[in-house]
Amino acid sequence: MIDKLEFLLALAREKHFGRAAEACGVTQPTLSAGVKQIEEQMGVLLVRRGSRFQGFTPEGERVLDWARRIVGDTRNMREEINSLRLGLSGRLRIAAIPTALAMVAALTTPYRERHPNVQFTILSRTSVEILELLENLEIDAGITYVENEPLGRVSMIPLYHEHYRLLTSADAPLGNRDKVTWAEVAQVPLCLLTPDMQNRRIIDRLLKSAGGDSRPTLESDSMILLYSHVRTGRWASVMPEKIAQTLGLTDTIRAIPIVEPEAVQTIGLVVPKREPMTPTTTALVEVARRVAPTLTD
Amino acid sequence: MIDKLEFLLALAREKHFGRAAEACGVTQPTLSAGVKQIEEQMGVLLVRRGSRFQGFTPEGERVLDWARRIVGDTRNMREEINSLRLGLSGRLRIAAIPTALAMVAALTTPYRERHPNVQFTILSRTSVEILELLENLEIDAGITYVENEPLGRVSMIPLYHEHYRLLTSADAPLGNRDKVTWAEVAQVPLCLLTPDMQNRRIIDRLLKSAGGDSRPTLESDSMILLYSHVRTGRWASVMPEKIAQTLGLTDTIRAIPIVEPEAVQTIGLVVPKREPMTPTTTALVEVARRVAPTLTD
DNA sequence: TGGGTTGATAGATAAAAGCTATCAATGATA
DNA sequence: TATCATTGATAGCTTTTATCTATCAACCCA
Repeated sequence: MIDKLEFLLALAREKHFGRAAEACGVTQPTLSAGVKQIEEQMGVLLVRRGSRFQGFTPEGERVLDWARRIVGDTRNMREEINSLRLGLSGRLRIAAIPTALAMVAALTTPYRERHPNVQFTILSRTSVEILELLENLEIDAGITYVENEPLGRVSMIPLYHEHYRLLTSADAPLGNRDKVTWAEVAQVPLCLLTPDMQNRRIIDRLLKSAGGDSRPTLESDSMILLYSHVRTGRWASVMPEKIAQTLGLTDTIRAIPIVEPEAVQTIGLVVPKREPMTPTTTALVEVARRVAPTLTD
Repeated sequence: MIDKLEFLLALAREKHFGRAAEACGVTQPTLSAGVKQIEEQMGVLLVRRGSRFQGFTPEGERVLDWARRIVGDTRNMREEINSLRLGLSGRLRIAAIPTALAMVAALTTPYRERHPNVQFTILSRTSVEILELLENLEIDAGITYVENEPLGRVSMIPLYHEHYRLLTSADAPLGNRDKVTWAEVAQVPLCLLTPDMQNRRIIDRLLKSAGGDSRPTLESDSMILLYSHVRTGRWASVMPEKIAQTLGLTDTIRAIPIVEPEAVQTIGLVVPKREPMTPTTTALVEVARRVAPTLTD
């Protein structure tokens, strides 16, 4: 029964019988039969079909909601019992927005000191994707903007604030300044994240409200790529302070505070709101609460 | 998998492999194999055995806790989907303390007007048993004293207050009074509920604090039996006002308020604290909230 | 020590779940 | 409009799992 519910979850993720089957490690007919069996047990069609997957019926959506809960609880049970036997172990799956990637180590390092047998998988995702992954039980926790409304299904632990800096060569225009305004930044050709990233949308908004418009010369979904361009001395970017520090500032590359307005975004840990949480997630929340005061400025 | 978890729940209820198997509608070897299979999947012994059932290991207790949640959610899912198809239907299982039995009709009657396809099973149980039945998913709701600490796992909706009355023949001693004290009641031979009932323990406490002691001439777990004795005119009893009214007062039988102190107990509806509740339970809570103001005095 | 109780084990059988191969329906493309 | 690719359903077969009956070993109590 629980396996069949997992079929349903995979189908919701993949929106495709064949790929969902592959994700579950079974063949397509097996998955089809499993879905049909749940439908028979419930006495209602759950999936709208028509020679291809067309989404779920209203009843299907409700079943999906329950399935997420039931499957999630089953996994949590397994993990809790394993932890009782072996101490904290297993794999903690975390997704973070790119600008927060550098801060993840502030959580994983103290975590690992306490619980050396836990392994990590850390993904770089957009804030929207992170919430989806949490919903679909594909990650245990996310690190993202806490202003993204909590949806009621997740708990948020604030971690630190993003302060924006103009990253630029010292001998470029503005390169010798102690601080710059958003209006000034809007005049410079920039390397920024792609528009699907919330960070980019925040910066766009700030540039626009300062009277400029956002036409970055270069877009990427990788902070490394942006930074490597800045390092050439020929490009500039806008980045949160922390990640700029982590990537390292040289004599020639400066991170200049941007004011008017002094924009701040809060970044936090996001975990599914479900009691009880898995032991590994509980431990992560503990670490987050412990280190958060040391990160805030 | 879920079936196996049901085996475990049955075993926790029955504390006996054979009876648990019977309750699940399978043979004893099947249940034994099912339990063993979960133990293998978890990699831990869950049941302490030794030629007979000896309880659960600590890991077993944790698995039981999860199993209750998972099995409960699965049933709730089924019921919710059924309700979407057929409107509100199914069976609502309620257990009430004996002194509240007469008040159940105040819930079931308006409920049935709105949702005529829901059937009821109503059990008379002690307050302790009601909480156990709720834990074990054997009832959907209870009606009991709300002072019984909520345990965090249940929600309580206050319904009405129990006021105590001396039920006695008009020509018996005290029979002509407008009110009596607990100290006076303590002098009269009484028919009371058995000591496993909280109502009895409450009355015992009141009698004792008034300086009397509680040596009822007759004990029973049935309010009908108590009342039928009072009706003979030769016995007296202490009952909540509402049930006395329901059983009917004749010219010869009076219900006399008992004062010093004027004791009041709050009775309420108790449902599992789990979101979302089943549609039938949700409807019951709605009815309870609606009728409660009309019951309170 | 013997009878009754309890849960485990063995062996047989029935039920299910899964796979491969194939088909029908749909949609896109030339 | 004819052709081809995609997608999910279906059929038939095999393997695996679940369950039953019958029996056994351990234990308890008298």
